[in-house]
Amino acid sequence: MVLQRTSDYRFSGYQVPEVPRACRSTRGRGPTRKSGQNHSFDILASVAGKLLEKYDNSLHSDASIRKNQHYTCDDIVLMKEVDEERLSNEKPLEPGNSSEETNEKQMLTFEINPTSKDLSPSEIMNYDEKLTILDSKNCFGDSPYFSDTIEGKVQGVPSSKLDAELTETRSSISIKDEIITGDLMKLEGEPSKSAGSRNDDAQDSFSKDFKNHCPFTSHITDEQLVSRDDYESCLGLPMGNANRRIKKTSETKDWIGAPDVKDCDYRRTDGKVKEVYDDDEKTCYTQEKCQKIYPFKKRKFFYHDPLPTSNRVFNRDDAFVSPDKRTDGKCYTSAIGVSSSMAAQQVGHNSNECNVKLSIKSFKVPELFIDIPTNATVGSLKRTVMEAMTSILGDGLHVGILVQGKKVRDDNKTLIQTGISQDSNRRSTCLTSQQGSSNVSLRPPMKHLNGFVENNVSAVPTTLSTSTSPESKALVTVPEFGMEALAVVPLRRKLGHHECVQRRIRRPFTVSEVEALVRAVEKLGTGRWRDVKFHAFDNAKHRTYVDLKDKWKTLVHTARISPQQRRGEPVPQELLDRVLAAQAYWLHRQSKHRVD
DNA sequence: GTTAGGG
DNA sequence: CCCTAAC
Repeated sequence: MVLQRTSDYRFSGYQVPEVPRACRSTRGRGPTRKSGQNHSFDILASVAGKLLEKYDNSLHSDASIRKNQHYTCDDIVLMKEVDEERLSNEKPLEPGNSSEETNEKQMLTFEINPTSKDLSPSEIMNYDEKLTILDSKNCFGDSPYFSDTIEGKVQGVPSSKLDAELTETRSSISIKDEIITGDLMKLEGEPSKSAGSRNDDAQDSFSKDFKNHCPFTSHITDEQLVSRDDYESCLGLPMGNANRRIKKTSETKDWIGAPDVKDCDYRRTDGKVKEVYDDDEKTCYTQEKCQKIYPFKKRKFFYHDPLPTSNRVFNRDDAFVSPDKRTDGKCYTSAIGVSSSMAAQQVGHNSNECNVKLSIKSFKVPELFIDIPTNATVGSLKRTVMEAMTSILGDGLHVGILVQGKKVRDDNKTLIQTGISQDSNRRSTCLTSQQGSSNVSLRPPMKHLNGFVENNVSAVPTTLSTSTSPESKALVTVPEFGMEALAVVPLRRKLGHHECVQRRIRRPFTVSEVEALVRAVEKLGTGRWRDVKFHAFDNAKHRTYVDLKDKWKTLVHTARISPQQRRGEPVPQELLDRVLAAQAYWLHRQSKHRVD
């Protein structure tokens, strides 16, 4: 069979396999598909084996792991600690920057454990609950420097570098125990909650049918498709039922990064995993996507239409850690001041409202202050915090509120009712009201409103401090936000950066990824990007189905132009031929179905 | 939330 | 990659 690199490939001798209508998508503008459809996992499974090989053979070289600073599920346990010094001094991460470094300290050993046990990610990881403590000495004030707290380091960083600093902001995660045993990923043959539901015998048979009938793909074996020893590619593909034993070889330290734990089903098996601060035995489960942390993704702010309130409240009653619990005795701050220019942006002042000012202090949220009326509800507070955090960390966050260790379950209660903004007569300072509104007296500094912002990595303990102590100068300088109850003002806006949304890092598809994409499209068609995503890139959080669709588009284009016109990493002609074949095939099918 | 398609 | 209309 001669491949024709044209789009009007004729399918003579090409027996079009019948696609069960049940396999058609019901979403979007594409063809419809009944719910409950399942897909096969053969692609995933085959790659999983290779991934295991990869790990077996090269885990002791972490260069690949740090490639593009992309962390996934496995990185949770594979990732090394980043030493504090490097973190503090490191320049803002750039694609590929410092990715080639190897650090002896960061080495983790990795073994295959023949016994299958599950371990929850949150149990493997011990979320670092070291909260940063407001430190008056480091609270901006007139200083042109923002106090930059990263993993226990207080670094003076020129405010002009704020943007860059954002990219360094991390939540911290620690692995406490020496040995963690359990499944890293659970996959093949066992439909996961996200992808597994799409498994479908009919689709499988169709897939085989397609392979059998498609002259361009029938000779392609799974092995070939996964033969690339490319970590990036592997990231996107679930692994088999490998059970591994991870042993940290270095002393437990905090490390930062953005491990991706979604879909990793871990269970505690031996009780060896302990909380870093061991404040309680409760676990905060995680979800969502690693890229929420890195590459740092900033989203637009939503000044209306708040995100749905999460009903989840995480059971961590002792999130706040006083300064003396810090291992080095230093004080830290992560509450970031608001420049005076910010005041100019404040609008709409309602003298009838008492506001309580909140800032997140457990980790650096440089441009975030929250101003919310005391008669606002807990739910609105959660939404506000979540929106704010979402704008910085990306979505997938969840916010819970604790007041003095007690969970606030009723989202309908007001802040006053929950005690968040009471104690007006303590030594608190009147922070608000520069325009004569009722001075809001807030609680003493140590009476914190603790909250959590959960992302995929960990339930990052977040202290929403209503502190009005002298240390909280930064807060004091925050003018009233007026009646925009849910106003969250990003500092960046006031710094003249009108571009609040940072473009994602460009991550060219590797050949391996292209292979996986081609294979998935051959199997599923060109109008089912969500399914393609689930099948071939389920764990590649940085590849959305839109990305895959776009990549397919460019692949088709690339295949149609002359090799001389092509740029970037060359895609094997064989793959491009398959692209054209599959594209033509599926277009042909679609048009045929339209006629039918 | 997905898909399709322009930018 | 981004954006967004259309679904």
